[in-house]
Amino acid sequence: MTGPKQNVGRPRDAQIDDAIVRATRELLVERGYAKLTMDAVAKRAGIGKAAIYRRFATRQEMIFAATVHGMEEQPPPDSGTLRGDLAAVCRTIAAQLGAAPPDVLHGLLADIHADQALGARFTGSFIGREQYVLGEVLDRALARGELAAMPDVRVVHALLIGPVFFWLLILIGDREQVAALSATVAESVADSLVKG
Amino acid sequence: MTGPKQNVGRPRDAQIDDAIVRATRELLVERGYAKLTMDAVAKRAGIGKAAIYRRFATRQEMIFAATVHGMEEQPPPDSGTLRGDLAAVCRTIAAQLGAAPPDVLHGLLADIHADQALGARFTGSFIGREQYVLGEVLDRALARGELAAMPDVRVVHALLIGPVFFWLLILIGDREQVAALSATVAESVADSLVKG
DNA sequence: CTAATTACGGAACTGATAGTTCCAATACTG
DNA sequence: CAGTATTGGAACTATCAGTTCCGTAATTAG
Repeated sequence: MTGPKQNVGRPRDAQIDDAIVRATRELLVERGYAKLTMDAVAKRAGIGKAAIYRRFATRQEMIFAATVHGMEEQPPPDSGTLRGDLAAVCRTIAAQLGAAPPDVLHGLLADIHADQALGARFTGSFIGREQYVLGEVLDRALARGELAAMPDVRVVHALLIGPVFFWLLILIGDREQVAALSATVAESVADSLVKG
Repeated sequence: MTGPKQNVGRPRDAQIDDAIVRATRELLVERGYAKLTMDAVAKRAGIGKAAIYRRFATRQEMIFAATVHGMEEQPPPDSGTLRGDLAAVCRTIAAQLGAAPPDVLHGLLADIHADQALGARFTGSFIGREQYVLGEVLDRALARGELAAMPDVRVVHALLIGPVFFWLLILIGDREQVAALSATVAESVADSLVKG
């Protein structure tokens, strides 16, 4: 980020940052990912396009910031069982995923994986955070004696979140059923892990 | 498809159909989904752009045809157990998914879900086929007496394929580990289903 | 054989849109 | 005040999907 010198010149208007994020989110829902144009965001936000490009290098960066930003997932409160903790994590992530229309999620993922650097940032921040949370949950289970050894967190991640992800993004299944699916998955994964 | 009258005029050159598909697949691997241009496909195939648009209405249709086409998945040979059959289905689909670079899969999915009609065709042909195959496998298990009742095929689909999908597309995990993951998932799902 | 019809490569064209550049005005630091 | 970075707005460039037109070639109907 070779930006301008700090503390010199006119400061950026923080309201504009907000307006860009809000306009982007609104238009993503209203028009869909593919039909979101930079001109439309600028117009909706009541600003010039230059103000956007002073903050984000590309359209992809802008959308990334407007959607994935501020997702600081926390480990769930200790439910007393691995199954309960896994279900809580699963529900939280399912709710986040379910909040956006499928076409937005697919568009975002496509843009993220079309760019090496953006992909690395996504993996490091979002995916890494989820795996940290899962690691905490698994540590608790180890401390309780539910587990004999620490499993591969990435595998647990895939087993737990994969089905929900697939349900929401590929099967486009009922959103109401996601809670039930989360419970089913958590039970299945917990059984599988405890068994060995 | 209100095409031209059949049996009149110069027939289409079947070699061109091939050349388009081949050029598209090559360029997807070489340049990635986002950087695939119609001009590049035409040039690589040694044809004019008009010949492409006489066959496909849009870039999305062309890529869809060049990638998803001819995926006539068959039910696996009866392995004697639900677990074995599920593992076979899972391995087959994992191999298909793993054959394309992640950015191509994400780009394709984004385009598919950006268009209502294309999404319906994808669900009907590809997803529907996978669920038909799973239905056969579950029928066998019912006939064997492994299962007491027919489960929701869509849920089984999500539980089985979701983790592999997530592993390959989101976690970008090792491709060698996919076989092991398939076995783990199949076992976990089979246990879960047999249990009730 | 002739007429009608469609396909062919190639090139020119249109329209949409990401990203850039310039402007005059404004807000901040020192 | 001098210097710098901001603002909205508008004009601009470059890329690319999709269209149109050309002269030519291949096929069927009569």
